[in-house]
Amino acid sequence: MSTERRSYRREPEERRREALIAAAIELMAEGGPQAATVRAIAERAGTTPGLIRHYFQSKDDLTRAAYAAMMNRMTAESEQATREARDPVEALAAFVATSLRPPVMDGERVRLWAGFLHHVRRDPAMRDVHEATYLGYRDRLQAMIASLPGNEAAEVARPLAIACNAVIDGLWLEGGTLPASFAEGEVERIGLSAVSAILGIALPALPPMPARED
Amino acid sequence: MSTERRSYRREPEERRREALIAAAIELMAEGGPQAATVRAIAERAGTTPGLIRHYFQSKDDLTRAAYAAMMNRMTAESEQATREARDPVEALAAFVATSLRPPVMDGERVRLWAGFLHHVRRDPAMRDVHEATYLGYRDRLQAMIASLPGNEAAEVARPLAIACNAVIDGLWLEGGTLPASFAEGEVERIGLSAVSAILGIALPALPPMPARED
DNA sequence: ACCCTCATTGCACAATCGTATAATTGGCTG
DNA sequence: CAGCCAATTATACGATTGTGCAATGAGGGT
Repeated sequence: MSTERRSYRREPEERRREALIAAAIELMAEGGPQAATVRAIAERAGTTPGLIRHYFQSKDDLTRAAYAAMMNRMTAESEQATREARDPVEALAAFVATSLRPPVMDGERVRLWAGFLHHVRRDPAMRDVHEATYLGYRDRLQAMIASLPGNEAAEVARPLAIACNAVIDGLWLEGGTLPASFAEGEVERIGLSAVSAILGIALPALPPMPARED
Repeated sequence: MSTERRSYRREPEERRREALIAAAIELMAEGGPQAATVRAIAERAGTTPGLIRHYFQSKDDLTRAAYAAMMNRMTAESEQATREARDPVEALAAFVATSLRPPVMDGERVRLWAGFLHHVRRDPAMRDVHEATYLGYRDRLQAMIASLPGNEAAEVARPLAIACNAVIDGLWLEGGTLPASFAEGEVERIGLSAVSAILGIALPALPPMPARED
């Protein structure tokens, strides 16, 4: 007579936490902060709302964890891009190119990042993650630039790194939110030539690239 | 015995609409989309929630109007910046400089803009406003660039305009969200030199600038 | 000076939010 | 195989959300 309880599997804590975090990120990317409700997150993760409070002290706590996970993933992806390169110029080109093509340059990612902005402002822990991630990006960019002849001094490398980072971020933003306004590979090409102009060096053309016939 | 009704003034329709739109923008800038509830908006505008539905068919309708108002204001501000300039190089410098200092470069503005991103995705009308505004910015930038010697062809001016626009947007984003990471006037200086490098021309130093002692 | 109209208020409503907590049941332990 | 503990479900609760609608009074037209 009474509705029967749904069956379930016990999962290790880490796996559950990751599943809930992944669900929260997905929903936030698709529909913004308002779409990432505890019920929607639980359903997406294949569980029930109550479980969220078992693994996270509050929804804000889950939001914090989701933000940190997103930032860590983005950092890891861009690090991997430069890992295969041998000389700094090649690393620079790979860094720029991978930042300006999918899956990094993507509308859902831009909106996901944007959706966190107001949380970041309020939560000190999230603000620290934000600042550390941005400065981490910039410092790695600055290190690559400083290894080029004539740019050794920090007073020279710093503004160049800020400028190059801005080019990447700006193109990432526009290419992600308005993909129809650019031709295939155009954003990436413009990014490479802009960085070349700012640094006064020649950058090798895009290393790999999925094919596409015209 | 019963609580007495609050007194009120009748206002012309346009003034009421503007007041409600301004209140919605303020709240959205301060606390994100979740802070801009109908009750909070009404209170900020000095009225009551019911009145919102008298001037706007729904809250989404008010959100649409607020987005259009914000974009129009930003467009108008940047247009005014280039109006005083005589030659195109000076106009370009003014365009870059005003975009990278207050009140345009401001954390609340960046967060306000970011807060609209998910609404823009869903609402076709807002998407059109977004695209038209971005392309408007870019086209005016491209027109200024095309008036420089050697950049007359659109195939040359277009990628340069996209790159310069990206520099401005990226610096606007970073300078707005992490103001403590930059020295006074640094963002503006970097923007001008980056655009100079991309276009291969010399840009005049920042026209005016509020003083500040070290 | 009165009246009529509509801008404005006040309130009620269903839906949905995050949260708290009791009831169950999966799965390791002895 | 029995039993216990904690991972998980289910349900309830108060607060808040956008919205619908009737009552009201401000202020211009006559």
